[in-house]
Amino acid sequence: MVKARAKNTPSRKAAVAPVRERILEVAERLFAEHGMSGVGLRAISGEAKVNLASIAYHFGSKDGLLEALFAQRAAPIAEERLRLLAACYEKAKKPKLEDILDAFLRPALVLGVEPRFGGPAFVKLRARLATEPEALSRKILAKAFDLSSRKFIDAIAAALPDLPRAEVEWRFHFMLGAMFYTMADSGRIQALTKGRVDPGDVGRALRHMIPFLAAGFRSAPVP
Amino acid sequence: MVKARAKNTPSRKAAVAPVRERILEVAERLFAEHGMSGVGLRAISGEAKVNLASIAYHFGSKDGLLEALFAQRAAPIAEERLRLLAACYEKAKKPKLEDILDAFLRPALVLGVEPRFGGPAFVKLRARLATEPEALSRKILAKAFDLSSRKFIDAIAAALPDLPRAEVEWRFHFMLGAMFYTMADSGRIQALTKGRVDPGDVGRALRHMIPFLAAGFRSAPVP
DNA sequence: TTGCTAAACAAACGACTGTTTACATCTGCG
DNA sequence: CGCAGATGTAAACAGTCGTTTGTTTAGCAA
Repeated sequence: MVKARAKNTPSRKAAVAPVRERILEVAERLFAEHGMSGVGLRAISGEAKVNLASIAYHFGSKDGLLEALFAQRAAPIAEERLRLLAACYEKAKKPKLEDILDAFLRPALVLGVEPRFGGPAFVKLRARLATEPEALSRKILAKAFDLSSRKFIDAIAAALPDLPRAEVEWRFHFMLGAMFYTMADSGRIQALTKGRVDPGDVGRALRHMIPFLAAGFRSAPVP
Repeated sequence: MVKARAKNTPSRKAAVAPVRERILEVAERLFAEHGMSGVGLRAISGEAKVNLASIAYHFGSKDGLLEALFAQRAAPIAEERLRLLAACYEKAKKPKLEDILDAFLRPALVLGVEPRFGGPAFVKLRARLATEPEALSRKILAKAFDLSSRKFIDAIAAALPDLPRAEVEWRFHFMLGAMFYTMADSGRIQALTKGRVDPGDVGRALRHMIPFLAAGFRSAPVP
């Protein structure tokens, strides 16, 4: 069982080494649950059954681990978003607002239940980082999602030609809030409703979220 | 200079001791900026110019410090909310939805700029805790805001008699998201709009937020 | 004055932090 | 084979963590 039949690019750490993946997987979950500073490297190395020094070896530092995590997980989301947005414009010259919002929100939410995008913990981690003022978090999120966010602001503005740009941007901000809070799945609304409302049910969440946001977007701008 | 002319209730820590306040003030700011686990008690005691052991003496533990912080800061918000809601019902038998939303959102946002409610850092701290899955955070938030939240869900449902209860609850959840994200002031929307949109401007934020949410609340329920 | 107690203090507790070092092991290529 | 480079590992690094300890100060009551 010669499993080490890997690494065809001798340059640097291009191997499929399961160690890397195992670290990323565990780190994703623990970071999401306890926050960056709430988890020690020993907890990660322990649970991933990996030597402590391996983390520094593969990722350089704890921050490097977070950056690598995002570099791997975030790109597919941003790409899927742009792909779905392009699909909107293929189907109609002026896509419906609801379809644009769907293209933006769906990739962010469904990857929690579609394992092909990675562990379901990433969506929580992202929501968590979104409310952190730490410089590193902001830099990472900006790098991963600025481009797709800008394109969607443009697309929404084009779908609502009578709405001032600033109004579109404010409402985009509110949409981000609703999205992140749904992603965070804080348990708050479950507690308030005895479990009747569950943000973890992403299909249902999207079905309620998109009409709600679309109505908000379409309302008259503030004077 | 006998400044220690305090403490008339010999029971327990009823003195006005500025130490307690200084600790709370600093902890509020540092917790908001770096998160619970991102700040050490030494950083707090150092910046508050207080002995390290004083924190344990006054608050029992680090968790106790957070609980004390919320016990002091959160109550005024919840009370102000209910006060404003009651004022709505005094002015009109069936208050406008916008007024209800204003009564809910305004106390949460303005206390960042009205020092009578405490330091402006508390609003960020609250937003941060809202996305944390830690059991302690959830317990603290629930204890502080469950009652007022339920009352507002009822009030919104009464203002929108045609909307199914579950739909109201979903939309309340989305409102919480928009509110918390505005409170967190993550800098994301500023970066995306070159500073044109600034959630830190709470007056403007409310002016854009309430019509947006009201339109969402009033839209037809999902089939 | 003598107790009593809240408050403040320095110092230390053991455990844990991220990172680095030095050394072992394994791999594929010349 | 032999050696270079990638990978894995144990141990130690210098700090920081939250908490506890024992002691001292200060003000009030009897």
